[in-house]
Amino acid sequence: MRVTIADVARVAGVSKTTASRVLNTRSEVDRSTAARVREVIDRMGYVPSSGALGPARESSRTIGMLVPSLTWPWMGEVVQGVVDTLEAAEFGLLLFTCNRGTESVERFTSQVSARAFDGLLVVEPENTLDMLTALHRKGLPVVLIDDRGHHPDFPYVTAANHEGGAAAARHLLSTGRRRPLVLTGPTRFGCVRDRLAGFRTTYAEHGHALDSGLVVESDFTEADGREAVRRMVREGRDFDAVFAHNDLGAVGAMAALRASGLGVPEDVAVIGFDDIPMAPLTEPSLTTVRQPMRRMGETAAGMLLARLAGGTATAAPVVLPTELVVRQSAPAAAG
Amino acid sequence: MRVTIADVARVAGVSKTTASRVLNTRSEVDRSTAARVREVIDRMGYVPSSGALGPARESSRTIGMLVPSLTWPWMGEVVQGVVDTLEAAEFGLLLFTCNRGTESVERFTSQVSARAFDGLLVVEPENTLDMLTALHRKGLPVVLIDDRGHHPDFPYVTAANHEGGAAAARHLLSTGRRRPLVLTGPTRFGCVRDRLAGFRTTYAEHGHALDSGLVVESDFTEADGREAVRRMVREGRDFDAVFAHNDLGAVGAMAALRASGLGVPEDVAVIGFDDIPMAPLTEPSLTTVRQPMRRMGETAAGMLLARLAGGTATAAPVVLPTELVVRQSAPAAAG
DNA sequence: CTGAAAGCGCTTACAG
DNA sequence: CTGAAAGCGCTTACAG
Repeated sequence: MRVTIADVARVAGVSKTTASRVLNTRSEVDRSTAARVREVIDRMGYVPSSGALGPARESSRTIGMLVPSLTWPWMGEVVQGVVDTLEAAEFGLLLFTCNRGTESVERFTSQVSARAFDGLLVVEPENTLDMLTALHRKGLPVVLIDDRGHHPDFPYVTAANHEGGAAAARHLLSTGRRRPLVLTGPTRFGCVRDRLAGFRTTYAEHGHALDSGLVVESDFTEADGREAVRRMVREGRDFDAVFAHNDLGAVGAMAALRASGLGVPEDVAVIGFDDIPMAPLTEPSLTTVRQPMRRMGETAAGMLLARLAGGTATAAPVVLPTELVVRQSAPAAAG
Repeated sequence: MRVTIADVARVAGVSKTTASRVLNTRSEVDRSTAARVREVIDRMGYVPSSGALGPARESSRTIGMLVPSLTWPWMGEVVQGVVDTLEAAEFGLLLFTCNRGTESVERFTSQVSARAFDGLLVVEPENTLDMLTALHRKGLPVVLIDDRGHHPDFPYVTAANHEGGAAAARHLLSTGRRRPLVLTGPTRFGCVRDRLAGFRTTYAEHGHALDSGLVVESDFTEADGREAVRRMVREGRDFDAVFAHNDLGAVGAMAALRASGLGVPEDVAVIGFDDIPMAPLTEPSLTTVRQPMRRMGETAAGMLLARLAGGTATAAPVVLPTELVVRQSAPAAAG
């Protein structure tokens, strides 16, 4: 039989009220009484039953997190950042992926209403915006990570995508690359549009308008990046660099270039975006724009926690800086 | 104000008892009554309060998962497999990493006792065995994934490590490699000892005892694998293949070989273990022994669920088959 | 098929 | 500083 607060009270010779008070470290308990109760608690190995906290409790001390997939190369870092921050604050993490269509979404929604968690962190899966908006309206605190679609209604943390694109452009320009091929991600994503805008603007400012035939949309997979570059080479397109909107796409691009007999970086320099764990391990190692994934997770968790602690409902968005990491696939200008 | 079962009952003109019964789809309710209650539930948007289920409920319909890190290259697959299985069974997943020493472990333990979850899946972090054993004794159902230390007390699911090692050996032998360098993982892990034993036995069976000077322990990181191979080359060791106990180590080995001017696979064939997402993307692509990580997660979750549903307490271990994936770094014998 | 009542483990006014 | 009592939202014998 599980030991309850009634058992503790009985053994310690106090009322449940008093036992409850020392449990919640209320000040109005006599020192020696408190000590005695605490001793009994330790001895009996008593632990409050979270389930039974029931009505009395306001908070589940748990937050939910909804992500499209756990197998994306950078997702582990984000979730690790979230878990670390939450554990330090003594919050648990309930993890969801909505990968089975409408049914998953409904199930997820009911968990929310059931108050299984106090707030929600989300890397937005496709087609969940309506649901998220509804939940948010109902009063569930929500923080978005990597604002994929530009939703001004939600507090969010994201990376400096525009500046990241600009940094990639400056780097390529500084090494004399005038005709970059841009391998974008799906353009419905806000981050993709920002990366492209930063890149395009910077090239334009230097007097080199982007060749629209050299801007191709891809889907963030390695296979599609490879195929797109292979096609461009076969069509005889003239380009001296590739700016891929994610590292996986850049890896695919490098494979296609290698297969076509083109040297990286001699013939074509390649820059990715993300700095996933494999980026430094490719051959040649990949120059890329680093997103601070773990910090994004930590920051988002921190914002949500602050909100739950009574912070303002509409926190300002946080834009974390990106950083150009120069490696072999697009080295710095010689000398 | 949140709508409670009392509200529903009042509006529907029935007792709380009856409302509760239709909620739990008990058979003893009149069809038309049930329909009316259900209509009210829908209209009012009623959802049971999980917290308030309190005493009455036996299960939290949540399981916990404890992992050492979320950023290991194969962890995403395992957790995804777990989440998929759990969501299909309408269970939630509470995720923990014990990465802050004793304090984390204690916090974790108290969550268990508080019945935040009904069972536990674990990829064993270092120094948690005592805690896990204690929890298990207290009646918490536990299933281990990737039995790292050989703990016969727990049900577990693992990959066929011994056979995987043997398969790697057979493949190298079939391509004429007689002097393999073995880059093991930490030998305190059961999986490492099994992989080595399978490899060693197979070589011995073919009349080629492993050179003990060519078996070196590494720590599963890319950097350490690289350094170990670099050192072996510099010392002038003679080997024509590398069998690394994980893919990251194999990637490091390939980098060291390349840096030493040795060709892969011409001079040295390389085989890894795991088949992480980057394995097919390396240059040359990595031949490896595939562990079915996602299926391991699914299987472990399934075992735990079965146990919770009243299955036997001591399920037999499940050993999932590994599969040799032949790519460029150790190609099949010509012809 | 249905409902009044008791109880789950805990907390919180309220009264001393 | 302490305790008896009420109540949180729900379920489950028990009785009709």
